[in-house]
Amino acid sequence: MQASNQQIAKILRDVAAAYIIKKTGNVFEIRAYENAADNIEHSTSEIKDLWEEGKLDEIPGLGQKMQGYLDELFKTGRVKHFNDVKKGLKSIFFELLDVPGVGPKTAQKLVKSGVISLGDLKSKIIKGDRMLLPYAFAQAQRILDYLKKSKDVLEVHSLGSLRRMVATIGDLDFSASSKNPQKVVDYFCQMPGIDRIIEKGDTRATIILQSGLQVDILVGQPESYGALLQHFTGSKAHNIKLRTLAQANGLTLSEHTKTKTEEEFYKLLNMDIPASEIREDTGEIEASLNHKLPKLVEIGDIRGDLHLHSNYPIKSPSHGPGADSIEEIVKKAIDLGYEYVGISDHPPGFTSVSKEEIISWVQKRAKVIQSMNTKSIRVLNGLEIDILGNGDLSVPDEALETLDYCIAGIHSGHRNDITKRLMLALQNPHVDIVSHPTNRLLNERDSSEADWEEIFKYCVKNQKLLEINGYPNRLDLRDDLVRSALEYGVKFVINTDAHELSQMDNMRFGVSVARRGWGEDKDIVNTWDFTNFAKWFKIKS
DNA sequence: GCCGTTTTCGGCCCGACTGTTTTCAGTCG
Repeated sequence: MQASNQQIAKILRDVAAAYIIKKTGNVFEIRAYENAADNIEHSTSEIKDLWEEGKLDEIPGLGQKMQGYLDELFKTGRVKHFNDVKKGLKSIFFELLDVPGVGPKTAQKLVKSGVISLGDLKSKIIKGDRMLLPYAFAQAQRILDYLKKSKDVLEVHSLGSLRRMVATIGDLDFSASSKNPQKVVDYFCQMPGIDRIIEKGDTRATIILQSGLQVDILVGQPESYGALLQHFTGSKAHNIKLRTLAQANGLTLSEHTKTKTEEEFYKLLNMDIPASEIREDTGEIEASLNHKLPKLVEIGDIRGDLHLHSNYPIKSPSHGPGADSIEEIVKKAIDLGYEYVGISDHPPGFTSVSKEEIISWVQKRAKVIQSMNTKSIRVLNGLEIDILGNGDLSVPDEALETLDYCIAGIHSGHRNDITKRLMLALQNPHVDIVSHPTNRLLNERDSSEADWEEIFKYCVKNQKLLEINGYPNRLDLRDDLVRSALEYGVKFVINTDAHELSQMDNMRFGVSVARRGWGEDKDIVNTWDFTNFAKWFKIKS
């Protein structure tokens, strides 16, 4: 059977809800189902794939019994035990659980009263795409600007998944420090553009903007603002682990714990403070306790951008060219403080342009790029070429060997033979980098499936790089795959894939992906000074 | 039902807001 993580999570939550209504099973057993559902929903691997590979153990909260149920589910499409537990409950009961604010008890009450029709139910379920990270940033900035204008606000921050720099954001979370929390909540609820107020209390509120965006605020006193920041940054799993740990040490931690800073909060547990990007309960708590946190790469470490598209003239471009000239791109790179910058246009389409024409186009363009070099920046000659359906490249070797570096990427046939094609492309000695390796487009196209382990091993052995692409709807290689790749020793380059000058500022989002993958500067070749960088690419200086 | 540096038995995160059952259960993050 086909089953997404979300569908499986829903199946487990339904069982938990049935237990609650039938008053069978204890509260902790129910919590175990909900916990398993949470972990499955947040897993970056497909549970079905893990099951096929016998790796269900990788998901926390799945014990022997739960794994047995999932085994039955995938093999037969049903689980007898689940059906027994759910027996006697109407299907509308389970649909009602998807309505915000409706849990098992309320749903059962509504079913019994018989006043609910499926029609009004569906209209209450808000289900939109999640926001891309840069869009969420821009929205958050406007709200921050508004909140800062209140004289009652001492400090204000955007938290939640935005502060953790997750690739897509569901709602926006803010914290504020104030001596008069109630006044700040009132002020927040008067923000222009509000459609409705969902919840409003002494210290917190939830609103929906006319755009449909949900915004939460949590306000606290300055003396416990550190705990508030920590609490509302999450993730939920990270917080639960911390509080469980606190409990074992005879402490009770919450957003009210008297700590002015997050450092103080973590200090209570003798922990170093983990960067917000890695607070996902994937080992950062243990690393914090053992004082072994990674020193994550920072935006200031970046010394160049290698994936940039210019408007250099081209006959029959294979893909969309950039909007700005090479000269303008170089100037922007200097403004960004880069030591080197690489122009990587798409080559002419090989189906309509002869091999000889492609070679002479590459040669002519090389001279233009060469002429851009100045004392303040090194300008490099690259291309982003296609990996074709059979694994061949769209540009002949005679042209590739004249480049400083070559990026190869799949731009068609995103479902076919990915492993084989990537491996064939990597075997070409001129190919240095695989661009946007999984080819996902957020909210549009899922990651391609491939044998990443095989690809990672090959990259390490043969000095090949994977790209972390900072384009807003790519953020590819994904953070979780970055982390696994780093365990094999893979090196990366973080690029923006900018098609216009302003997109060169997206580097910070590429860096955040690397950080979420626990990447350090040593792992990212474009944090290296030009001497070391050039050595890797065998570029003559 | 899960899990392990006090434990293979005996625990399991914490607190705010809503609505109504005026003292708390249900839901959420």
